[in-house]
Amino acid sequence: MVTRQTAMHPRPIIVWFRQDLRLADNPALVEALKVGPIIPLFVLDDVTPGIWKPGGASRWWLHHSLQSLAADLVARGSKLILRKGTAGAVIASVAAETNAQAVYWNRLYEPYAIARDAQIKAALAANSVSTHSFNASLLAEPWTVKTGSDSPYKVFTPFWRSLSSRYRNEPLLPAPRKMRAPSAWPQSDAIRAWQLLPTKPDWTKGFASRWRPGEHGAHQTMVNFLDLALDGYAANRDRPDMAGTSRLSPHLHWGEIGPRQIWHALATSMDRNDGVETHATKFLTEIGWREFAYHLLYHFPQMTERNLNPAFERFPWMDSEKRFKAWSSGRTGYPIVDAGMRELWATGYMHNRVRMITASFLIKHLLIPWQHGARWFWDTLLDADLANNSASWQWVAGSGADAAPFFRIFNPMIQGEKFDPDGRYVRKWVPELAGVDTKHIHRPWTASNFTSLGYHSPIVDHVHARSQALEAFKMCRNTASSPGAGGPIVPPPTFSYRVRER
DNA sequence: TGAAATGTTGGGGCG
DNA sequence: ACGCCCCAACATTTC
Repeated sequence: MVTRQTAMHPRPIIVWFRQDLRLADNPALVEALKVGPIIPLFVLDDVTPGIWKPGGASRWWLHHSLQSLAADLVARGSKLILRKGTAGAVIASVAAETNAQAVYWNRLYEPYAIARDAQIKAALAANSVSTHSFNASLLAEPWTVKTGSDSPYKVFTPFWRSLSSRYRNEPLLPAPRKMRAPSAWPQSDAIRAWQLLPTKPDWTKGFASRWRPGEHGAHQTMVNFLDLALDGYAANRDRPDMAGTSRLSPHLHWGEIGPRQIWHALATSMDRNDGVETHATKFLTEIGWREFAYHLLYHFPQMTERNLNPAFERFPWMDSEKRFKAWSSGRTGYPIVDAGMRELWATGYMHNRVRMITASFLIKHLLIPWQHGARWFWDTLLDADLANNSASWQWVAGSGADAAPFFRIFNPMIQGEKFDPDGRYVRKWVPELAGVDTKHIHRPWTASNFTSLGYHSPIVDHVHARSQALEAFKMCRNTASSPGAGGPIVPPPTFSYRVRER
């Protein structure tokens, strides 16, 4: 389709929003606005082959985040166009409908997205529509961080040393105040029609009071963290009974705030406040782990399904639906594990320390493949993020890059006593145990009134499970390994995970 | 960003 | 005063 281009009707530019649902420090948006009127577009793509479509909890977040972004665009004289379908087909269609001259976007790093976007770029080029992509979600592009021997880092510390010493904290891009609108808007879906919110049952009732999706919520969360929790972060971050973490993860996943903005905020905080360096540095290290996860996923795209260490492809897993259900529904009989799984279900979130404990329990006490846990988290976490989720599960399993060794098996009683010393976290999420005294709270079966509590006995014995896991580990270690080399794909579970429809 | 088993050390009670 | 035992506290090693 060719239309005459005039000063009155310049050809618009499509700004394709994906996981960059913000106006501030958004390079694709800013660059597009320099060239012409823009058509902000979001595509709900559940159908491109290989796609990890947003899980149940993530869709709740997306619904609200899109509403927030749409309102912010309207306030600036623009509008958010919503379309559903295969992204390639939708983009081509909107470009044709609007006679767009170009499509601008910020890059994604998931393997399916990289492949899809490359195809879209080629298809648009064939129709004389140019494409321009930018970095909005990483401190450094994964292909720019290399070891001295020009290979990707496989160990976190040298990776982070290299990246952070090179990173320059440059000025951020301000949010545009006004946005040029096209002469006509293309059709848009109503967000309600996408049915991103669950109805029967609505299991998100506990979400809205705890979360505020959208760019404003992200900014407020950042400010709250700097004001209330940064001082003390290094120690308090490990305490699920305290508000010691940033809770920025879902905002980061959807790009309502980016790591450059976080770096900038912490650098400013360090300039203004004495004594926060160690805490700020510690927090930035966590941003570094996110960066490392993206780096790994880019260089080892198979890691969402396959063990990075191929020795684990021979691990003798036990595929027990009954045990998986006990874990996922918070009925293992180990208080800290059950508290975490119930917090996840009720709020769409789980404290990081408890994620490690629950993941270790699924993998090492129950011997269920980490991929199954990763799928559950993908569906239930508001901050579900393919890179972080895959890298973190492999880290706990011991199959990943720079991972915890498999024999590092968390003892759920000791972890509870160390990090929830008063049992406040457990009592909050496992009300059956509210009346148990602190001495017995993490091993309730030792309490004299245990049988009257209505709380189940442990589904596995810790000592036995531990030695069994170590036995199983012996069966697969010492295999010659190069990351990503051959071996069978872990078989799919023999049972399904229709999590949100119990 | 473990836990458990095993080894070492040193203070105190006691014959 | 001394050796012996106990054991807590810490250190090392093993999984």
